Amino acid sequence: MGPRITPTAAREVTIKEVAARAGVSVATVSRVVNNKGPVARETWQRVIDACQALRYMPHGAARSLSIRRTNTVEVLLPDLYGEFFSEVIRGIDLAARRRGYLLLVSGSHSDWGEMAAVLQAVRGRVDGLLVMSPDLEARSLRAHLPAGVPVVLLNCADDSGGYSITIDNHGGAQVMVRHLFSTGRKNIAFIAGPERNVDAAERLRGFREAMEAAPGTSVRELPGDFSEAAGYSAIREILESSDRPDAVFAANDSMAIGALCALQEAGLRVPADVAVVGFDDIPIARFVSPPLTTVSVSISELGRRAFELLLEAVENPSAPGRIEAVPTRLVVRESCGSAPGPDRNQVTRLRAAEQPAIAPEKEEESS
Amino acid sequence: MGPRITPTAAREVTIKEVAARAGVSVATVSRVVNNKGPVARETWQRVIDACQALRYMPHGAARSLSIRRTNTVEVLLPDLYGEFFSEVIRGIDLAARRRGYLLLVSGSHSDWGEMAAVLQAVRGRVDGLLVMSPDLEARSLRAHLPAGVPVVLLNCADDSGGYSITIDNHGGAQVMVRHLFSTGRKNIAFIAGPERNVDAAERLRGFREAMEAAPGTSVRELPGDFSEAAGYSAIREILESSDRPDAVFAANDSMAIGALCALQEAGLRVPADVAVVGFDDIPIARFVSPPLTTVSVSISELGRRAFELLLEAVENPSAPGRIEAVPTRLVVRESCGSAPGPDRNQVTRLRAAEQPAIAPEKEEESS
DNA sequence: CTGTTAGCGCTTTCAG
DNA sequence: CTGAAAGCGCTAACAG
Repeated sequence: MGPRITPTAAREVTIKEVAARAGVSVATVSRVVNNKGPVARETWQRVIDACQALRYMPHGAARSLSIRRTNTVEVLLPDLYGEFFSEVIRGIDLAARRRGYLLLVSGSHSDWGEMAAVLQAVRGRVDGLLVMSPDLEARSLRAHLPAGVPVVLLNCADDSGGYSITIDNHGGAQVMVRHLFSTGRKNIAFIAGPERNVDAAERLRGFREAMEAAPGTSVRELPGDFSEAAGYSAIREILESSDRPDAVFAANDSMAIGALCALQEAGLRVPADVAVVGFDDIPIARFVSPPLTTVSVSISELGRRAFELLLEAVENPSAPGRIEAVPTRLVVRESCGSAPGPDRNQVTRLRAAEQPAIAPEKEEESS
Repeated sequence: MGPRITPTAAREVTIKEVAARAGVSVATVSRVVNNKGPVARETWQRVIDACQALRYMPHGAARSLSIRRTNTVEVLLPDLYGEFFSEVIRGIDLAARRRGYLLLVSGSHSDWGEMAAVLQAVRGRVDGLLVMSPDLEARSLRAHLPAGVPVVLLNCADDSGGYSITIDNHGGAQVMVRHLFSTGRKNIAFIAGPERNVDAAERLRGFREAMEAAPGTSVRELPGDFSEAAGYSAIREILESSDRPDAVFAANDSMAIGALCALQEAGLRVPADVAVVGFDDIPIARFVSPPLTTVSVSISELGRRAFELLLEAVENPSAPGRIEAVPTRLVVRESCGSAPGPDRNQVTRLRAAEQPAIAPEKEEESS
């Protein structure tokens, strides 16, 4: 019966109750909670006390409705499966947290209908959209996005000049091929990614161009879908044929790891018999054996930059839009034999990849 | 100047405008949009048309405020890094999507303050909380959670009888040890997880108990933190000492993979010289070489069940709460040598792990 | 069947 | 410096 509040008060406390307890109006409570507007020191203290006593927390939806701002962004990914997406989200989360934003995430499962459903559901819930849709068919994607909501596209085949961010897939693939050349490999098999995927297409293009530029080389292309299983089966197929490549370039690390697995299962030595290289530099790449030579993408950085770009778009809705590319970096580890050349740790764009706020990398690549 | 709507209408269209265009009241529009309440066929059609013409989408915050329901749940994880969390989120997302829920995700970075900040921010934004906080110190966690909001705890050292879900870590570890015995290993090194982590503690406990129960065995425990790097350094330490174990049991797969890497780097053969086994069965476990024997946890299933549990709590706020354990399953692959015994694919609890809605597993473990 | 109206919890002029 | 009141966009009685 004392003034003590029951600790498990099921009902949520509103600004009105705080006002009542502090003996002020709701306007004043609002002022101190958001500390804006002038409030007398003494009143201010009374309000603070009331808030604490009541364990008051502002109601998000109500606040959003009123100020027309949610401090939330939607992250729409094709899938939530695996280290790549995990890293992207982590990068976004890091940046968002710093700016006080919340993240609504969902995997669209590359399904057009599900994607539309999510897009439907988020109006009035988010200030902007981060959409990753590497499907080539998605050229018209922007047309289907809700109008008037800032959007940043990640890894999209973008057309219209909105905000958008991509990976330098083409350059990265070329650098990798040249590196393989420099270690003396000439007969290179490429395990491709999904046919309709932009990143995959660009990597393939980079591979082809670099190969064509070199005389006396031999090319082979296998289909794949970015999964470990695909890398695994690609190798099985290669092993059945007569001519064995001296290097395998997988369009992403997951497939490279699947390839590694199949190769070793078949009793082949990597890199002695055949080199294996990947693309992405997912966290686990340095911990497979042999450690994987790959094109490092700084995936979390991709996420971080995408978020910053979105914020720019949110705060500046009339801006023309901007397209950024995050650079890639060749990372030489053991899976491709040692490189005598000078081209390791080569950056493919002007700017060096900034390190993410948190560097998960405990081991340094051999320099 | 025609009746055509400008396609890039920046301003958002409200229910009022739809009502005006359809020549009805907002109430009627609301009725058809949520299709509840009686509406004449003809009116209904007019409203539908108006909605489409205007590309109307209901405003989430306004709706939530009114119906006191957000159809959103918060997922608070210690971190967003790596395949484990990625899988948990995927499992939750799958279930949430099916029920029409949105997911607010954030990584707390095990930081108490950040966690509180997020918890603050979500009132009025979510219907419930999914909190994973494996830190042992978090016993009192529940006390700090916002009152009156349904919560399901994942992998927590739970005390008070709320809703909560855990992994059968203890049982899984015991089964694994017995399996190692059955392949003739006696001298087993255990790479532990973070000291204050519940899962890690339970796995360690299971390991110890199983070891103590067996005569003539030799135990060794190394510290670790669930990262690949930790597994790697644990092995380096082992290699410096004189007696070499014939098996290494890492408290999770990431460390097992790090261990694999260090072992092979040192020229040791797995499993010929030393067996390596892990815990979790993250997707990549079957694609390292040799493929990793591990305790499979069906991580996405953990997420799925957690979500279902939360829904139960949301729809039934006065329920007493319930604690579930998801079973584990021994998965024998090559990293521990072949097992002659009958105990492969052993389920540690009564119920077999139901398969997740989407089975990412392309390859079957040897039976 | 359909319209009016009173909120949902908070912010923000505008007066005092 | 503080309070009253008008919304924010939508839903839900309650009348008609």
